[in-house]
Amino acid sequence: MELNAPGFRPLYRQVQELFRQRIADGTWRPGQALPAEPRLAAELNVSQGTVRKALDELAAQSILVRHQGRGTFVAEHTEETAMFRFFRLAADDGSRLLPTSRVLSCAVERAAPRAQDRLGLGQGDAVVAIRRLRLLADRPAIYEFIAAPAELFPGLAELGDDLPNTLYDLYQRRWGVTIGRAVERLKAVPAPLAEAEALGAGPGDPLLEIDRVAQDLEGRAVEWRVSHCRCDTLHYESVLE
Amino acid sequence: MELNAPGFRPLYRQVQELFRQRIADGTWRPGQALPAEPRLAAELNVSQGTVRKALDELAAQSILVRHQGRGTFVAEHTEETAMFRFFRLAADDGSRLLPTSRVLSCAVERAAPRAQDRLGLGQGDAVVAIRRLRLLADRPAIYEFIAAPAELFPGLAELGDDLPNTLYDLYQRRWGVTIGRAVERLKAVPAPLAEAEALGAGPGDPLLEIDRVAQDLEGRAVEWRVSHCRCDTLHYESVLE
DNA sequence: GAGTGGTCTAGACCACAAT
DNA sequence: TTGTGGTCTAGACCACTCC
Repeated sequence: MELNAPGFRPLYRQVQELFRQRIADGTWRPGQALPAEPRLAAELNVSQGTVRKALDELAAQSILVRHQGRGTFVAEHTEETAMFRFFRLAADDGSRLLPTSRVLSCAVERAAPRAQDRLGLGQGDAVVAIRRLRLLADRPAIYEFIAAPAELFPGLAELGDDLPNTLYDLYQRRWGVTIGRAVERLKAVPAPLAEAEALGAGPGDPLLEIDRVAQDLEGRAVEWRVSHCRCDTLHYESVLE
Repeated sequence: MELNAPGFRPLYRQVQELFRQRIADGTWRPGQALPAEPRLAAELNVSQGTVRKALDELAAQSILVRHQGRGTFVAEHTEETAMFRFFRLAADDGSRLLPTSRVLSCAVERAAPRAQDRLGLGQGDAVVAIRRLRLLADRPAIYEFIAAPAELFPGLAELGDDLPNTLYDLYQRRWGVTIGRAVERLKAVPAPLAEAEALGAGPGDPLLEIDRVAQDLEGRAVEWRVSHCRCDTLHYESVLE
């Protein structure tokens, strides 16, 4: 690995890119500890400060987690972290409850045009399509439709009722797909029939529609999810800084 | 200033806090250049690296802007920066148009209970209350209600029809109040009568409600804003990372 | 006690902007 | 040419964790 080649990019960025690859290709797995800074520096023939800058930036992006005295680890999804990072719905009193799930359907389908668009798929490609109802404090709150490329997640459709409550940690553990970023588009829409019935709302009642595309660490779209939420006692929280 | 007192906080955090104060109290004004790193380091008897770390973090928070070869500047709100940071509505085709505004009313009022709550005001406190309609591509898209403590913005209510399109840069230039953070709560709601009429929607039609509290650099709530948006061709974009 | 990341320093050289 | 921030290095000491 020639890191000292005339630098068209800063050295610490090249180091960062290398680390990113090692995580993406599974050399360093989620939860695993990285070699210590001095070892990495010696291996790559750069100073410890350069390694440190690369690691610090990856930690800021939640790709790594650093613990003083223990080491640097590849970040691992858990229900809690996924909840904090990717679930922005909260009760109006401010509390953040983890929703429970009831699976309505789970099967392999041909990707609809909109799914093809969101996931960058072709005409004949298949997706695992999941529909489920999510309850907050035992009340139906969210109707969720999920589509993910079947090729990426073999065996996902067969889980059926055994689908766990949170999927991102499953994607990571079972298929090595780590969600690193998600882009959401929100709208207020009249409740479609199926959603209204499942949620116990009237047809046409306002629902919050959340259209999310989730990307892996390399920026590839790996899941499309559309949620319809009752907003009686719920809201979506967004912090702008 | 005793920075070398036995460090209960890291040195660079103390330096950062000092810089933050200098911006908050107007020693360093928006748009103005800071002294160069070596000068700051000499003044505070710390190394340039420590100053650098403090400045880098402030730049990451958009409180400072750094330009190689030119210097470090206190960040200044403009229509463009405010648009990018604090306006998350976009057309469904992805374009980001700056909305125009038509002021409906602008006056000093006694703060309603909800406004008191959001802004941390007392019973008798007054707010400047602004209602305006915002157009995107010449179509009514957003009905906006704004409440800000009258004490903080003397003369704001008198602007009336002369209110500029974007307010955050005005707050900064005229009253030295810099918005550094905003927390938004989104809901889907049925259109209230006034909003429906102004927006050309039916009463009860779904609207996206955005309830925003904006804070200054020290975290004080300085503006409360409730927007109701038509979502036919619009959506709210949120990026989770 | 040994090993980890966190902080702080000092100094060199580079890229860029202004003059 | 001068001054700015950006990068890179080398080494010291501290705080924390684990054995």
